Amino acid sequence: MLALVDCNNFYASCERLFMPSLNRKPIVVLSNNDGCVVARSEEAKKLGIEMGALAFEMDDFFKKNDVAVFSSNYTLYGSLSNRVQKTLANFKGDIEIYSIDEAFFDTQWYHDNELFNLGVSIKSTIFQNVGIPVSVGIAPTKTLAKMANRYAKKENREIGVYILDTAKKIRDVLEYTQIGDVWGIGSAHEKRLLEKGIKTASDFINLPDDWVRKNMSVVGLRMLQELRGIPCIDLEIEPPAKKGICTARSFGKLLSNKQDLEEALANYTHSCAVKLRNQKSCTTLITVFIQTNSFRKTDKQYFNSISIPLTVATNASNELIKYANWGLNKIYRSGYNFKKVGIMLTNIVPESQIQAGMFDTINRERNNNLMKILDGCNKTLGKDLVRFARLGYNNNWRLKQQYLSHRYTTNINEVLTISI
DNA sequence: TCTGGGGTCCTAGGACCC
DNA sequence: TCTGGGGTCCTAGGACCC
Repeated sequence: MLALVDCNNFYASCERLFMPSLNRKPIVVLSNNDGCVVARSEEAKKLGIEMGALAFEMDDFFKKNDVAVFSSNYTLYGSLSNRVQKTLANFKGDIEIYSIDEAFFDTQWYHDNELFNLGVSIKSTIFQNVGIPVSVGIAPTKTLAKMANRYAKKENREIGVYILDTAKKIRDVLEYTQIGDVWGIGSAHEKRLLEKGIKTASDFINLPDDWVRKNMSVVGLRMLQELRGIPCIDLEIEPPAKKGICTARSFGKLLSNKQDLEEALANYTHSCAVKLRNQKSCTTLITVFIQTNSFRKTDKQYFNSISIPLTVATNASNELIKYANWGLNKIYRSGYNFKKVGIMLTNIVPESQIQAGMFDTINRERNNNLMKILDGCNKTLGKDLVRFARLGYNNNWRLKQQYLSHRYTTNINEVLTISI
């Protein structure tokens, strides 16, 4: 059996943790640039606030209903996510970190009659140690564990643990779950299945295999098997190295000045390079792209991208920034209001397998040592202490984060203060 | 009129996830 | 004024090979 441990309204719960006055109050967390709603507390959901609702349209509603509004604070959420994972890791059994707020857990070390207590214990230990509420779903496959978890959240909230350990319980939950709420069914498949009269997961598992294969590919077929209780998706204990790394952000305001774009791109490139070095990989293909705001119909529109193949794979920030900047200069045009710049690193290879270039003029050993020292300093002395000049200080491209909370757990200047 | 057959590799696009 | 960001997997179709 597999357990899915999922944090309840994770971002909202993180914000609430350091502001207990917000207990039982509606909370929303906004996307980058405070654009739209990406997370809601239960109270906010009850007020009818939709996922993706535009923040500027909701302003009055938020004020009227005393809704606490936050900008996304990924430093805080990432840090609390780590604490949740560490607490879960203290239980005996393999873990797959599935996302910032979810993990699968292999329960093979526990007897069937211990599973309920296990679920309750996971839930209460995480709450005790970290303060984040979670729900636990336990079932024979990942897809069913997802479903069990959802059921625990919706229908069994007080306990927050649900186990699909009998054929009858599985049947009932399959009937309970609308087809669009099945893990792996997105809007496109939902539409097609509804047209065919398939309303619930229970309807779905009775479809013929070849129809599913034909219309939903092997992905659909796997889903079908998983829902029938046959595991097809393995637990991934070691996260595989990423095949592509991308950083792209909309700016806090529109920019037309090339220097601003260059500074933003240098920062995104450096951030990609750090991720690359963390997973001990190098890239051989850089793609840089820029775009205007396509929502502004009155603006002149421009989108362009350029791919730059490298003869020798690298993960050095300074080198990548140089190439990226060259690419940006190729595709930049003056006279446009730019909304976003981004960089993608693909054709990723392990650090240990790079091929030397015959005409390579870069002193790679020296550069690698420089990166090691830079990463080491930034890790021990705080993020971004040692910087490249190119990363700049103009910051015109920075995100709009009007409602940002403190980085309570990672920055000594922002820890919670209590007056007694 | 009629245009082989069987592979591989790459890319773009679509589907999905949180 | 305002519309998120970062990933994965699969398939079809074109290019290219002998």
